[in-house]
Amino acid sequence: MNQHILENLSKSELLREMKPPFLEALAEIAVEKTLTGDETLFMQHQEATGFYLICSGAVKVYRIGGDGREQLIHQFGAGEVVGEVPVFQGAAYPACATALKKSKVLYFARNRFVDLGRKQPEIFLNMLAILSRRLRQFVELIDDLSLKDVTARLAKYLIRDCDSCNSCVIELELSKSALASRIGTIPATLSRTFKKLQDSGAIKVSASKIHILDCELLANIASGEKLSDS
Amino acid sequence: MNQHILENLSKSELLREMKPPFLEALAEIAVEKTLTGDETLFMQHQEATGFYLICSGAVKVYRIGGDGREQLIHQFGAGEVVGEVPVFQGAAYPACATALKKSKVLYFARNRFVDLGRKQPEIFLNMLAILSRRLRQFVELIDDLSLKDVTARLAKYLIRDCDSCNSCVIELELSKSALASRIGTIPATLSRTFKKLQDSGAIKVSASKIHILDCELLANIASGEKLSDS
DNA sequence: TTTAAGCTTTGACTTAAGTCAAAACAACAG
DNA sequence: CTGTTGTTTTGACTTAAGTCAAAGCTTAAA
Repeated sequence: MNQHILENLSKSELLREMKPPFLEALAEIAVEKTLTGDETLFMQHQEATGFYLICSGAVKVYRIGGDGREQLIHQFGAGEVVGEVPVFQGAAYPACATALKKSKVLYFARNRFVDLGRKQPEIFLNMLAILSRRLRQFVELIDDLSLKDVTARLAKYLIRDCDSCNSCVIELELSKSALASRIGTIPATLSRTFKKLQDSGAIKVSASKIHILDCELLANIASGEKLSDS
Repeated sequence: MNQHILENLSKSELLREMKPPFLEALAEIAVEKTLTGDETLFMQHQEATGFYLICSGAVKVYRIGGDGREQLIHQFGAGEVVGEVPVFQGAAYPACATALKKSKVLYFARNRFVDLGRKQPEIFLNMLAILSRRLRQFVELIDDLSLKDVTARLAKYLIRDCDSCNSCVIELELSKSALASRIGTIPATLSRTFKKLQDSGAIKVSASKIHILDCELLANIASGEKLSDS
């Protein structure tokens, strides 16, 4: 019955990482809504009664200034969550949100969400785990963006979960363009960087499978060692 | 009685944002520990039984590879939290943590923390709010670092708290070199960027006083508008 | 099979911003 | 005032990485 909702949940970058039983519990309280273009999800100053996961379409979040002009803050697309901060905080929405085109969203009512957490605090715990892990990654990425070059960042990404496994194979779970933006660059550059790493002998790329040939070398590159062009 | 612990809690970048009653509840379950240099907080693969807030001192987090060599992941200092991700997740610590010098920490046992959340789910909710807000900010910063140039980042920094105040004066509270690293660049570049903004007519720089001459222009620059060299 | 719609890769070009080193400008102690 | 030390600014040079556009590859649909 909520198979369909479950599917949409697992498209969300954040929620997909939840343990399956909790994901199902969340699916139970989600309500699917279809928005026409220009339909408003919430207005600023209004009490935050629930948050939204965008399944398809796009939503703009904006503030209306004292002078009446609307200042765009951000646009959100499929898989992104909108309005959760004020909901968690029990505050008013700090901005407005309006669909930019026909969109499908899942609505999570604050009271149902809170009830769920009351019954199963592990759900909140699971979400805390996801958010804090993500936060960690971001702090690290911010450091790396200003201190390290693309080559080092890619090497670091590849080495992440492969501890000193010589010649293991990594199956990329992100598309190359998604990976590019994940490590803060663009597809074109990523492609060249893969080739650079391959030329250095550290890895071998076959489509979405990356063979780690020299883990130690890769680790050195990840920590900033420059590679000479031979 | 736990006044002292409370004080330490509010030194934490993250926890200080919690609502006071929840902060007190957290203080109740915290245990203060003093670590000698070289004392180990936890080892990798060990079940995660609790997390730590560092009050003073420093802690290194590192992994021991198959070959026995220790690979430093990160160093943490006062106000930072260590080990919370595996605790929230109910998993094993993915790395080891050892004090680098005499340090004071607050220890939060997993079971006491979970019990607390069971009794008062609002605490978890409050933490969720903090984490997701922080996540938002970081996403923004990451975007800015990869999409915006130094000029836009500086403009954004200057405009930060001055909403539509025409011709106001900002007194820089950071030294120029500190400001440079804050916005992810180096002093030399910052200096040239200040001049660029000044030439555009948006600001006027006199030592550490920045006069905002054209707030709207500055806002446009902050949101990415390129300025022509005249 | 052909067509179309997405990704990914390549090539040629541009540029923002980093490096390094020297000069200018403080600020302050002797 | 003069020398010392630290920060900020300039100049000349280099380079990593972005832009734009075209060409290859996949995958799935017609």
